[in-house]
Amino acid sequence: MKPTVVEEIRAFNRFYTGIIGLLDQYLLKSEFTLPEARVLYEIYHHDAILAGEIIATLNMDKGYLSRMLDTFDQKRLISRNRSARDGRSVHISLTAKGKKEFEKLNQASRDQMKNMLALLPEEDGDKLLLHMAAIKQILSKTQKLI
Amino acid sequence: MKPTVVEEIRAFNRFYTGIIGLLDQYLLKSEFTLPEARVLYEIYHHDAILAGEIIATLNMDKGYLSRMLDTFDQKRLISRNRSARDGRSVHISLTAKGKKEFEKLNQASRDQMKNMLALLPEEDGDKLLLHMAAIKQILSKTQKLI
DNA sequence: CTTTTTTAGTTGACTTTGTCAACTAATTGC
DNA sequence: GCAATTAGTTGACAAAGTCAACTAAAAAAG
Repeated sequence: MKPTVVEEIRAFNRFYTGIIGLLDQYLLKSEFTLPEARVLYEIYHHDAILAGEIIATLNMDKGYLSRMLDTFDQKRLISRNRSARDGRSVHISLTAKGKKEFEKLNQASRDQMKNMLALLPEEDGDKLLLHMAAIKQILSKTQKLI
Repeated sequence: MKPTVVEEIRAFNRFYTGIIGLLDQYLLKSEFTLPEARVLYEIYHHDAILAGEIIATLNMDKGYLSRMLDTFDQKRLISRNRSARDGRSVHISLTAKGKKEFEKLNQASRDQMKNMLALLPEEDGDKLLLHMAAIKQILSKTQKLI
């Protein structure tokens, strides 16, 4: 692989780290921290998800998650249920309150992105989409192998 | 802007957050933490950079940076010099030792990327490059406006 | 079976990362 | 020359992440 390719991809990573940082920064004036938001996202989209699945998906420390779930529990955002099939595992679901709060957060994030995209000509959005899809497709092949 | 565009871009952000996380994770078994590496990068590429420039570029708290520079100083990785033109500002440079250590870190990061790309067919690297350049170009327009 | 080993999650102790506000010293604007 | 601003430092603290020891359950080995 040509050195330029390596360098350019690293440059893109730095650039995109900045973009994501900006987006996160403004979003997370909310009542949730960034990792909290990511965990809520996973639970919302996979009802009765196992703690271990969140850990694997988000590459997260299990102790850290366990404590985060405690605080969600205290706030009545989630319910935890021992698996009937495997008494070591815990299924996690959002309560009605948890769903509502996540949806609020999610909408704020969506609005933010919409505002950002509104600064661009319409066709740029579509272009972004295509380029991102292509990158995602290529990198998916490597992801498990890094 | 179509809702799909918004959702897809957010999906890409989640995906790419994961990629960057993986890369960082394996790289930073080094002696530097991630923000330290980013700061060293800036100093390496902009000799005699001002603290304020690093703060602006990396969107970083000045207190946090100030302390980080202290530890670099203790390790003799950088030198700090008051600006002659503005006695409040400090110019930061890498010492020979600092350059050497950064280069080591940089090479490790480069190697990691090379290994990752080696998993892909040659043409995928070039494709990635093009898509990334396009995204960078489009998003650069918005960056200051988020 | 029942003993060992592995696995899922919890808990404790700690480090790193990041934030905020008060402060010092220098500079700029009036 | 004085008030307001600015660059960076310091103190105090909160958020994020790591690591290892531990508990309880399940799976594997005998």
